Amino acid sequence: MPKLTKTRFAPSPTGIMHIGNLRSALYEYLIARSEGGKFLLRIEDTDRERYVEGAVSAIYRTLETCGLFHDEGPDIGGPNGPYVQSERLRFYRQYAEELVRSGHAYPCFCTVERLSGLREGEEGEFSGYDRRCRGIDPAEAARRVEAGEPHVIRQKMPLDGETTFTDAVYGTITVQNKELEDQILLKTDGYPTYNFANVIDDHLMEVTHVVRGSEYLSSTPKYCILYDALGWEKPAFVHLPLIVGEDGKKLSKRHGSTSFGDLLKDGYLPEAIINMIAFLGWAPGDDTREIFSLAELEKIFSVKGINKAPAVFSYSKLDWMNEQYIRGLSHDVWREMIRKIADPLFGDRPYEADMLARVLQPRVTKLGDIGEMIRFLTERLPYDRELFSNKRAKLDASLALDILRDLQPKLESLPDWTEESLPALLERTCEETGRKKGQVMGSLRVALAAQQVTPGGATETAVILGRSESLARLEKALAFLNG
RNA sequence: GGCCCCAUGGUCAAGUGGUCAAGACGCCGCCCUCUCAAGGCGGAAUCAGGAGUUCAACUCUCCUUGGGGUCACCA
Repeated sequence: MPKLTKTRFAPSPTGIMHIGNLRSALYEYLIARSEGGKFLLRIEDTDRERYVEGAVSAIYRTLETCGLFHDEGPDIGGPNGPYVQSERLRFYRQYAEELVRSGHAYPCFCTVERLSGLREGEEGEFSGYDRRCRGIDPAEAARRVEAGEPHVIRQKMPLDGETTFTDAVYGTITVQNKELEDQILLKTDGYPTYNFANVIDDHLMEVTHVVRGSEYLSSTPKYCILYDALGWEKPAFVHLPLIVGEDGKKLSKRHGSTSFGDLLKDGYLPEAIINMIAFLGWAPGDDTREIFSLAELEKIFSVKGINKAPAVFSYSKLDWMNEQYIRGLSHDVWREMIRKIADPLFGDRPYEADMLARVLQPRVTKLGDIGEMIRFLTERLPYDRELFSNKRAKLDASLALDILRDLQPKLESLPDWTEESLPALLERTCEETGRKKGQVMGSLRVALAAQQVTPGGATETAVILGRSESLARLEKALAFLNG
């Protein structure tokens, strides 16, 4: 009777969603889905000082954009709510009191001033709280608490022995109990610390797999002791390798440029971002493919494929992934994306969106690049004689002038301006004049674009611009070359 | 610094005692080609070092080195 797998994403609303957060959410989601289990969302808002307005809605928005739908959460409810920690204070207080009663925790009356002094005093040697209040007689402590003296509740760690737990990724880990600090469970303001709220909620919400970044690996023994003190069964621990930046340092909110929102703004598709981070620290093993939809990942994901070493986030790989997704878009969807970006740039001037989309699809890396890529279409750039020279085609400005002079009347009298008629005319011209395609097509392309490198060729450019703008540009090019 | 974790090309990685050590990104070259892409083909590039164990180590053990994480009334 294996228990139904249940994972949770438990972000704190203290800032933007960065890649590390999203990766945790993704793996938590995938572990649940791959085992037919549940995925829940819990908001950990126990830090009232770092709370950021709007952070919660950003969390919802991000999960939805990525398709990581949860089965339980503050917005949709569930059997083990509430799903916001600030609404669960009574639970934390209840269990904290129980722990004090059973001798696994104690009130501490030390001031923050004393604690910071403690930290400065014993450099390196003794780390953490010196356990001064641990020795206070319980009855005496209870009296002081009763009298309203400010205090926190601390966990009473075993002074000797060792604690061992098994992580699904990192294996068996053992630490000496004397290394463990008497950590704070309940703060002076009555709010729990993450360390405490997590254990309580994961148990109460029946979370079976605690999935989180490996930065929590070293505090996991403390949680284990807490589970034991409460007499609760421990969940499976799945610690994820960190995602680090090019500098090898943990990717954090401070890195700034690595938030999900920023990547979207740059023009990366959510699907590509998801695919990318799925492969940071995980690989399918038996499949060399790397492009997987979320639905496919749900089927093949396995904790067995999770690596231990930190993974460097590579933008060039993300670029490639994004290109793959863009190329895989249906023409209609892609054309509408292009429209949204190009319409405002072209303004009143007409353009052939269909052709523009076709030309751009194999060339765009990220949506944010498009504006610059099509600037030569949305505005007329100045000419330069050098633009017309091409060594390979044996083309130079004066030859281009001859070619364009010959082409102008032919183009003007072309009955229709299409992707069939234009190349037909140009090829005919090549045959008649004995000139190479590179010379004829190249000349026209540069005349229309006023730019040496363009996405698409002469006919594509002409079609996108339309007859009137194309002929106007040709006129300008001739005037320039003549002058 | 104490404690914990990690270590295959520049990056992501497959591998689990016997392989010519997959694949992908990036890079280089060739083909295609009106430019640039896309596409096709090919190439360079990796088991951090040292001791063991073994007939045999990328695979197991230990040490060294390197990297990371953590030591808050933050999560």
